[in-house]
Amino acid sequence: MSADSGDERDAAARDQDRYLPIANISRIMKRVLPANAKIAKDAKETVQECLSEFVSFITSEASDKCQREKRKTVNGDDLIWAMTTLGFDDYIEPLKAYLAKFREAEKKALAATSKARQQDGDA
Amino acid sequence: LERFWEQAKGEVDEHSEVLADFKAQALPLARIKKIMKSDEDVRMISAEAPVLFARACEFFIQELTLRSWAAAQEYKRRTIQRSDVATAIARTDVFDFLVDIVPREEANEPPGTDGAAAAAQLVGVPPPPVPMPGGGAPPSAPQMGMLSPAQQQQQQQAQQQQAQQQQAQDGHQMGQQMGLQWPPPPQPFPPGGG
DNA sequence: CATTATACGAACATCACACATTGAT
DNA sequence: ACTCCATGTGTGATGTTCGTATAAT
Repeated sequence: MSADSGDERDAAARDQDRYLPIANISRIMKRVLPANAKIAKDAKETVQECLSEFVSFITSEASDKCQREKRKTVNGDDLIWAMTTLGFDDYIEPLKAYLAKFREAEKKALAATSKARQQDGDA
Repeated sequence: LERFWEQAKGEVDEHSEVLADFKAQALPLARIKKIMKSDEDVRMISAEAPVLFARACEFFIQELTLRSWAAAQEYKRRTIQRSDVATAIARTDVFDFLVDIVPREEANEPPGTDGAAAAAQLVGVPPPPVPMPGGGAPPSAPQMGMLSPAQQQQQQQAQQQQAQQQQAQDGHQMGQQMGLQWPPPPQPFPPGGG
């Protein structure tokens, strides 16, 4: 039917601003592949585009939840809830642990800087 | 005064390193935030959201990559093509939201061959609907009904084992599961932390 | 055709400040 | 429901990192 099959993806390559760096994505991909595996450029770009769609997909669902609950800030729990709702149950467990650890580390870091400031003023 | 800073830094340093590992080999948080803000309804985003998303994106990439790799191997290719990603998306129901980006027609899957179904089962995917309208075989789709499921499984398992060994060598993050099933990394947090 | 190595420039992370948001009262 | 305080987030400027473009393998 048409001879323009394959040119449509160039449109995607225009706004690289809406995508995550393809070098990082390629690195993450290779991390789970055997050393002798190769990845075509088309495949990388496809994953790149899918990834942005994934982020938007989850974010939209999380945002809806926030609107229902009259909150204006999308937080990590909203994202986890959205991912559960949309079927990414397998991600949830590690992400919960990751989030918990992050909050803990941030709290400690904040407390540490607070102490440092106290000492700074004290000295 | 600087002594205090150095001492304080001793404490802070640990946490700083831990926090630094968050973004160490991760995706840029600023751009994740941008993409999130592309939704007009999203006004405020907590700082933890992009951090969490960065991790989730890694999982997503890894799952999509492994499933694509499985698809590529069915054709005895060592290079993942776009069609392989399309195939992985078509076979995985949680990726249905991607059909707008990668239409099912781009997936290369010979109808009438249960090799794909076998591979899907091996991957641990429940029987995907895969309506597969009369898409027709893509140009780069060679004859591939000749492989018995057993052979495919053997090859895939061999590759998986290699992959596992690679993982074990390359990094100590996740070399145990990674069978191609989708066990998210047991590593709940940055290495060295804890 | 994909990977690797290299240089440059854009983009990322960080900080400070003002004030909106959150949750308890 | 309303207010109040503390926490946390958006914005803009700045230094530094690191991803992109290019050529060679």
